[in-house]
Amino acid sequence: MFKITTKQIAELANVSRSTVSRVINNYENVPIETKKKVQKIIDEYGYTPNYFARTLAGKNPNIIGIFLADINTTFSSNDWIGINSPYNMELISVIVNLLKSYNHVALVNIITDIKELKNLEHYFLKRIVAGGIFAGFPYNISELEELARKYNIVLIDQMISNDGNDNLKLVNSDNNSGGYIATKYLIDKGHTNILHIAGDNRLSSIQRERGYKTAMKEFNLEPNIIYGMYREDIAYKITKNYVPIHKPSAIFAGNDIMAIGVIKALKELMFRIPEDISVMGFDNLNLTKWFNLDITTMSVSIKDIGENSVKLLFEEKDNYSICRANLIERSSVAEKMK
Amino acid sequence: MFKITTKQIAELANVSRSTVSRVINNYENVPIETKKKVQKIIDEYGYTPNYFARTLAGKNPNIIGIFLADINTTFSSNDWIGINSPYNMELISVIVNLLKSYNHVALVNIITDIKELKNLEHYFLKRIVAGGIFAGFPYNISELEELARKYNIVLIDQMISNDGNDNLKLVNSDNNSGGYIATKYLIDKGHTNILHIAGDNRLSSIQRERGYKTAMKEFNLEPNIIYGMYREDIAYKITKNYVPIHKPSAIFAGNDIMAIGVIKALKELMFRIPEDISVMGFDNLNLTKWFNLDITTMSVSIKDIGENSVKLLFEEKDNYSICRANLIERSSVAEKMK
DNA sequence: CTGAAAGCGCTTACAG
DNA sequence: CTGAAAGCGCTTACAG
Repeated sequence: MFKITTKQIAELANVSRSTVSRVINNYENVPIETKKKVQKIIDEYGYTPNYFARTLAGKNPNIIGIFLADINTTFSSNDWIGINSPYNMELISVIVNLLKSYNHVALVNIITDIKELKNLEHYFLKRIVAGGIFAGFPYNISELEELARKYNIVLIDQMISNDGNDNLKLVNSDNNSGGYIATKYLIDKGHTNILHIAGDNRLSSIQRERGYKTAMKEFNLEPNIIYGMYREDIAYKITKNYVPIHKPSAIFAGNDIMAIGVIKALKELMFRIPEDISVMGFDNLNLTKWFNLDITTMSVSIKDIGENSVKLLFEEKDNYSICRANLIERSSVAEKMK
Repeated sequence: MFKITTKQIAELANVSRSTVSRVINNYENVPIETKKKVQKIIDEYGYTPNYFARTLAGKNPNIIGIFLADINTTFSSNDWIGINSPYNMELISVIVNLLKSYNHVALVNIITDIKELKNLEHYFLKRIVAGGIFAGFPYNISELEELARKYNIVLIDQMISNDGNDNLKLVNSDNNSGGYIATKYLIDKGHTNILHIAGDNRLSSIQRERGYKTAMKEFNLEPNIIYGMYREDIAYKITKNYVPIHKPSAIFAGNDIMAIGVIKALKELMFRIPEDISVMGFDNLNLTKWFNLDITTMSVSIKDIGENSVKLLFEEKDNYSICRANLIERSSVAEKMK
């Protein structure tokens, strides 16, 4: 393998560089004979076109930017794992692999300060990337929204009202219906006194909470909500304080990490799960199984999110996609005892 | 922000494009006056050079390729998290952030089949990337070694004997001394009957095992090794079967995931940790703390690995770096009772 | 110190 | 169907 250009391929094949280019780009108007002859030389020498030259000459770049926020807006604790969550890695992995089938590669950027957004425009303006996928950003960032309206950008879990007549591309998790399904499931099992330990002011949390409220209201049950900040230790404390007094028969934790704290506390309080009290999580963290914590939970497939993002990037027809959360029935929820 | 080129900057500043280029690239031979004048226009219009043009014209690309293997060589189980481990995300995060300070960005590739390595050369040959970092690959892949000898590539945890006179760039974890330190620590606590649950045939495992053996030998203790395949469930079974019969006073698990299985089994066997039996892990997984598992363990800082990789990529002087594992004292190890 | 010109390796109207 | 030529937006010897 060495450096070889269209010029040399052209000479070897006795055609012009134009024709070589046509073969490379699979244009219609070149006879099968010529095509074969040129392709043979290309294969023989293992020629691949120079990426920078073809992009400069006007071809679309085959790079997609993945922009992940690592901005600690909500927490200040040591529990903040931010960017290092397995979630992000799975997302990258899904996207990168899918991009392969579109002959694209991924440029990964990690944004630690919202101000950096201003310097990102050149990636799109100068066509360094053909498109972008943004994930993990706080809400109501006008710079982000502006960028997304101008270029080929997909926003993941960035709930902007999409009125349909703009070209914003959005991929969202359906946390709302997820919260509803989780709560309804508990109600169907006969539970009426259900505590919801919600997360914080992030939209995912607000929506899960809304789903909970909708379901409770539907069945004329009184909602009880306490905020656990998506933290294991806070959920633990809440459980310790709340449960002995109010005796709920089920707890719906806003995420699995809090469910872990809930379970820890319940065990210390000598409650059996699910016989004495049912626990519902959200997220389907795969690490819970390592600990024999068979938590019934809600799962939004990251694969779905990644796949929908890539599709939206390349396909014109849609510009919005919502990924439903599915109930994962395990053994932390049971029928309420009479 | 709109499309603007050197040509227009040149006109606006009343100089030639050559001079504009000299200012952009911070060349010496341009008087401060001219420099200021040109820079002002550049700032005013928010001009940034076209990346493809400057690379095509001979400038080094400012992209570094990160190539992560997602090749399931050892396992076939559902426990295989492969690429999705938090380890990889932390590595990417460290590298990307460090790259920023060198004005470089990261192109992330995930290799699912070793054959793909053959098609990777064009990244380097065509200078799409200025260098590469490879992690997670199996050993003795000749294609990888060949590539690494030809281009600016850093291999992470890819133990090739580096005889010093070639230009292979290697960053390794010191699993050997890590295994030794862990074992020595147990011995210093008075333990003599120490079981080592090793991983598999990966080098990290072999080296941790070697460190264990060295320490045991040094103190004339008999080594006992069983292979747990780095899996939680297997370590669990081993503990269940082995401990009641052979009554070790300490178990050194080859990684934290196995230590979790060990602890689960010990609890079921009604052993107290660390009063009855001490448990030592390896890796310092941050998730263990969520479960009140205060495992004493060994930690190789991923930050070190990432930082050393980036340094090796950009600096000429060194071509080898080894990252030591540090003892993280927590509460799963105690003095042996007399 | 500075500009005109060549060149990097492609693609694509244009003309035939 | 195919080639000559212009152009993408830079950088860099070269000459002055």
